[in-house]
Amino acid sequence: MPRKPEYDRDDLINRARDLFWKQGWAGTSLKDLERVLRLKPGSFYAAFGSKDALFEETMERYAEDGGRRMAALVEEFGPLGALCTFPFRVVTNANAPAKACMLAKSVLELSGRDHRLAAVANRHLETMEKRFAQVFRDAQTRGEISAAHDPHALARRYQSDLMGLRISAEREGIDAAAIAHEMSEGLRRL
Amino acid sequence: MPRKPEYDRDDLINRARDLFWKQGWAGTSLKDLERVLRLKPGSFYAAFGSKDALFEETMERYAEDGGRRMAALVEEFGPLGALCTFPFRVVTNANAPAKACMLAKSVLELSGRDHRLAAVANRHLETMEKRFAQVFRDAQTRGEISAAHDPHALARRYQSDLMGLRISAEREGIDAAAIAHEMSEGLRRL
DNA sequence: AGGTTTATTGAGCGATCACTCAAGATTATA
DNA sequence: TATAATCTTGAGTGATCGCTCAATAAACCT
Repeated sequence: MPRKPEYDRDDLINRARDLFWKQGWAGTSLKDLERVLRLKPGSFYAAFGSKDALFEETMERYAEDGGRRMAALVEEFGPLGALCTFPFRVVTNANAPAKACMLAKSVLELSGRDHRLAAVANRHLETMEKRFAQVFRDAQTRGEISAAHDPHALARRYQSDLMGLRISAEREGIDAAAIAHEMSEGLRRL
Repeated sequence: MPRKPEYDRDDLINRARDLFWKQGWAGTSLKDLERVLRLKPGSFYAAFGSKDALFEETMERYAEDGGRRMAALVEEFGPLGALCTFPFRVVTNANAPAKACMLAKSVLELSGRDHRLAAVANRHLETMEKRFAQVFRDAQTRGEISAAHDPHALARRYQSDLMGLRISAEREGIDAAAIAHEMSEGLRRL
C-alpha cells in the first residue's frame, strides 16, 4: 500500500552529521538542513521528527564511526600502534568537515544551556573512553605498555589530550601534527 | 553639556563576558544581554554598537584576565610552580561561569561559519601561548626545567593539553583534578 | 533660566527561527 | 480500476532574532 521514500535515510544522516559537525547545533538552521538534504520541511519532519532528534541520530552515527575507525586501527597496527596513529589520522584527515571532535563541540555548546543533548554527547564520550581503556588493556596484555598504569586513568588522559589536540588542529597556524607526534612519543615511553 | 551614563561600562563588560563564556555567541541573545545588563536596546547599541562588537570586547577582557592570573601565579610560585598550578586553579574555580576556555569555545563555534571573530579568538590564544612560552623560558633560566626543550614547543603542547583538560572539566563525571595532577607531574618530570 | 548635548526608553522593523498541515502525487492492495 | 496508505510539496504559523529610531529625560554650558 505504501509509497517508498525517495531518499536514502542513512545517507541523509551522514550529510546532516557533517553539517552539524562543522557548524554546530545552533549554527545549523532548518533551512541549511533542507538545502543539504534536499528535503522540504514536511518530508524532513516526517523523516526525523525534529531538528534535535536528527542531531541525536547524527551524534550516534558519529560515535559509531569513531569506534569503527579505532577498531580498524587496532586490527592494522595493534593496540599501541592504534593509540599512536589515531591522533595523527584525526588531525590530517582532509575529508572531515572539522578537525575538532563533534561530541566535544556539542558538550561545549549545549551544556551551558542545560540542553539534554549535552548529556547524550557526554554519554557517547564515556563510551569512547571505555573503548580507549580496553585498547590500553590490550596493549598491556601484549607487553607494549607497562602494566603498572591504570588503564582507565590512561584512557581518561588520552581522551583529554586528544580533545585538546583536535581543538588545536581547528586553529589557524598551529602545527597539530607536531603535537600528535609528541603524544605518540609519550605513549611509547609508557 | 552631557548627561552621564548610569551604568559602569567595565562592570557591564564583565557581566557580558560571563554570559558569553557560559552560553556561547549564538546561544546568547540580545534579550539575554538586555536582561543581565539591565539595558534597553537603545542604550545597548549606543554603548556597544552591536552584539559582535561587545563579544569582541569581552574576549579581549577574558584574555587580559588570563594573562594577569598567570602573572600572579608566577609571582607567587615561580615559573614552574605557576605552570603546575594554573591548570588546577582553572579547573577548581567554582566562581567561573564555565570550566572550558572561552576562546577555545569561540574558535570551535565560529570557525565553522567563517566568522571573523574566530580569527580574533585565535589571535588571543596565540598571545596566551606566547605568554606560556615566556614562562617556560623563565623556568629554564632558573634551572627548573631542562634547557634541552624548545620553549615554544612546550608552550604549544601545554596549551593544547590545557584546552583538553578544561573541556574534560566541563563534562559530568570526569575527575578533572586528577588530569590536572597528571599534567603537573609531567611538567616536573621535564 | 535657556539652550545644548547626551542617555534612556520602548514600540516596532524586516528577517529568520523551528515547525505545521492541507493538498496533491505516487505506489501499493483489493 | 478503485481504494487505501504513504510521501512530497510549499505556503504559512507564531515566536524570536539582531537592531533602529523618534520621543522623552537628565545634566552640563553660558
